[in-house]
Amino acid sequence: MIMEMKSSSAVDALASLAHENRLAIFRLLVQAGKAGLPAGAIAERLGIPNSSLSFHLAHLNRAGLVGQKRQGRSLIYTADYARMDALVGFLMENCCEAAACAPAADGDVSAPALRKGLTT
Amino acid sequence: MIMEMKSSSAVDALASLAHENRLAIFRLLVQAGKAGLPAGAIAERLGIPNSSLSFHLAHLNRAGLVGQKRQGRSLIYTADYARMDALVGFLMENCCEAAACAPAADGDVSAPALRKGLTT
DNA sequence: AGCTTATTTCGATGATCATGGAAATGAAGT
DNA sequence: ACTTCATTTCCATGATCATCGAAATAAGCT
Repeated sequence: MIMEMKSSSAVDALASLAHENRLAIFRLLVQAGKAGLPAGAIAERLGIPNSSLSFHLAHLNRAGLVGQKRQGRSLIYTADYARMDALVGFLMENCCEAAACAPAADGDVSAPALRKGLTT
Repeated sequence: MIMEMKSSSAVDALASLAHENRLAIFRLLVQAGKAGLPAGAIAERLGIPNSSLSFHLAHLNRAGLVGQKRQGRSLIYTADYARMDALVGFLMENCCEAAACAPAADGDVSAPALRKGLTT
């Protein structure tokens, strides 16, 4: 079962993604998979000063979008996919109760397909 | 085909959703379907003063998440599902290139399913 | 034209957020 | 205990954002 989400925690998650650097960090972690990446590697890959990076990682972590685990002297960060799914599910909750919602062209995979994939 | 998205426009979209009132507005419009809702109905349903609502609707509109059309003397707002899909697709782009990304429990529909549904 | 209703713009105020260097903390290893 | 390396906290500054009443705009109706 997918975790329920309160509106305020969805706002926190969205706010944490609504920043150029944090979005880049999150996407990098999504691509890195469950192995994740140490803070230092992220700083180097994205060219962000350590103190700023730490601030942003803490932000994403507080919002629940990234996890943290220690390995040797490094802190490894990972994207939290379940949380991401919960967020998207929350956004699309009760999609189109009134009518069909796909103004999409044929062949497009749009909101209805998305909802099906996530909430069933 | 799903629209490509630049990082900066994804940030705009996320920032526009990262606010309690705007998130409520967007979700209400998602539920309203393609018929949408006039500004006045939104204000009444959510108890937001007109001037504030107008500010938030403009914000969402600038970010491309809601559309606007006139009908009589009312302005009807609608959620843009395609834009939403593009945003989610952008977040999950190249998900887990390094390894499997589902730490999810059996039965959960997680990121990999999401990606499949969106990008193929 | 004049009236009514729906919605937006203006504007000032208070609040929150991002930055990055320098110093502090934490964990290993010798 | 000491050194080293990785990361975080502190702090002051500048910048951006949210609020909502009142006035302005825009559209339709008679």
